[in-house]
Amino acid sequence: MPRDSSVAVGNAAPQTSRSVVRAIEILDLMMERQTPIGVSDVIDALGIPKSTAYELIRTLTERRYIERKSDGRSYFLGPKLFELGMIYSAQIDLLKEAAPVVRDLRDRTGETVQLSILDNDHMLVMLKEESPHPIRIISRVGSRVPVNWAAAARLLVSDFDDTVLKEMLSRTMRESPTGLAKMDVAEVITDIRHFRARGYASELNEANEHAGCVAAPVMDGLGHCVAALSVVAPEHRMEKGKREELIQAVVAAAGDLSRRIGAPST
Amino acid sequence: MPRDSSVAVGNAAPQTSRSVVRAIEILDLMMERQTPIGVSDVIDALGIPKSTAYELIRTLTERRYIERKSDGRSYFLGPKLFELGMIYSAQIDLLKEAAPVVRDLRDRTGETVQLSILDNDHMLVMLKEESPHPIRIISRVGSRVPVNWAAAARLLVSDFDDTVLKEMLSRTMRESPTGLAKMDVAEVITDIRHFRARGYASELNEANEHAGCVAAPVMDGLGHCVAALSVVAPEHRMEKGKREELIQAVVAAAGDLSRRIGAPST
DNA sequence: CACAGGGGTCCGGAATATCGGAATTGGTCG
DNA sequence: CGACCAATTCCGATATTCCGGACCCCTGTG
Repeated sequence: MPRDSSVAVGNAAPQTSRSVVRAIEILDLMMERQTPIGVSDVIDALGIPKSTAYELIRTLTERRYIERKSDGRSYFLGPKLFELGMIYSAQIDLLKEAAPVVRDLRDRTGETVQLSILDNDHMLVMLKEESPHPIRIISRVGSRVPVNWAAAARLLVSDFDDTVLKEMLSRTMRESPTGLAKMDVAEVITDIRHFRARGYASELNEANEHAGCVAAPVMDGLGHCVAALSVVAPEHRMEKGKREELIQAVVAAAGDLSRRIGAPST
Repeated sequence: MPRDSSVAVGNAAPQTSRSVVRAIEILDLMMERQTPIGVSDVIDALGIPKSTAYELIRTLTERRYIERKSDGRSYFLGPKLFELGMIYSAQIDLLKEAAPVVRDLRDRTGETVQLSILDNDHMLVMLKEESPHPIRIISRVGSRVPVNWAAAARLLVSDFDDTVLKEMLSRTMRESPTGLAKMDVAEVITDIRHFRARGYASELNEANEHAGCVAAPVMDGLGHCVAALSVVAPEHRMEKGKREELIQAVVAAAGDLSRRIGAPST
């Protein structure tokens, strides 16, 4: 195939290195499965020829991007990825400022606190401090969730205009595990505008049953929302007065963080 | 080149996917530089032809393994690596058990505590809880240090026999930033045997000036050292009685952790 | 306004990574 | 021990990716 010959059908791959894509697909597969996989899994999940699969896996193994598990016949993500991931996160200077703020807010509220950023068209959880209470945690650091699953995510996308949002949402919205997340584009957009205008976002029983969340936007110097702080708590600790307290606390903490990263201190 | 033709010079690459290796080298380069780099940096650091470099970078960018920074002309490690890294670490079930132990030991001692594992032939820091005191931290989570830089690392390699150690050490030992780390293979091996027999490792002023470290091994059911807990503190908080306290605390915590992951509770 | 320089894309020929299948190894079970 | 199945490596032909260089575009500058 001479690059993008003749008929030029609408395929969206102008020039992309095949084996790199396949290597990445192998990592993606491991990410989905969340458990070690064998070479033959790779072969028939991705349709790569046997010998090629072995070659790719060898290359990745040599560089420690994947590692052979002790059973000798399965592979999983390797330590090099952990190293790289940590360097990525260290590079985000927002995180340096945010770490103490997140801890502090956790201590102040006694609830689980998360800091998330926008990664392309999903929300990515970057930091978390857990509540001392024995409650369920909604998500893991490093997890990536669709916009319609989280209140904080609504804030993160609030800088986009309706056209972009419509396209993005219709492409990325998914049913939440509990089936309670909103699935209507217009409705979600209403949320987004409302939350942004109000200065905080909240949600109850949508992402997880019997749990709620309040979130506030972290703004940079230009007024863009670069991150969101959220507090997650079980239903019974989100009632009346308690809820107001939490809202006030996240908003204050997010404002504090915004100022630290250069927002005007209005 | 027909694979490993003719003369068979001693190069150790039997069959390896070129573009994947190059993609990895790009990530490695970013890891070294620790700062966003431009395409031309890549081109002349790695000697890749221009068009190929662009192709690789595009592929990596599309998959979010790297991201274009806001200046539009430089790239750095992307969020996908963070996701993958977090999945890697979540998969290590040792870490699930270790997290509370590390926190607890930090609270009990008031000093910075780290949990490290062996990654091939280096020590990899997997968890850290910082001391509330305003002291310098030696290393970052995700950092990878040679065996001769850390007391904990000596424990991690203590299962290998002398032959293996000699080879590994002579290959991986490096001068520490402060120039105080031991650089003699035999001496380091003596440390390794000594520390293992004694049940804990310690070091003062070697890795960092005016700071010391005590570490204890975490063992699995077969008596192999699978991880090491270490406490890092400034010199003046490592004297006499205080030091004994710390040793007792790490040893106890490491023993606790060992039992949790299935070591006999002797 | 013309020019230089750097970032980025496009293209055809040529080197080479890929593919299918055969060969080899390794482990399991009767 | 020998037969069987799966996992893994080896190999030569060939389809593909890669290379070098021409080209484009933007910006700054003499």
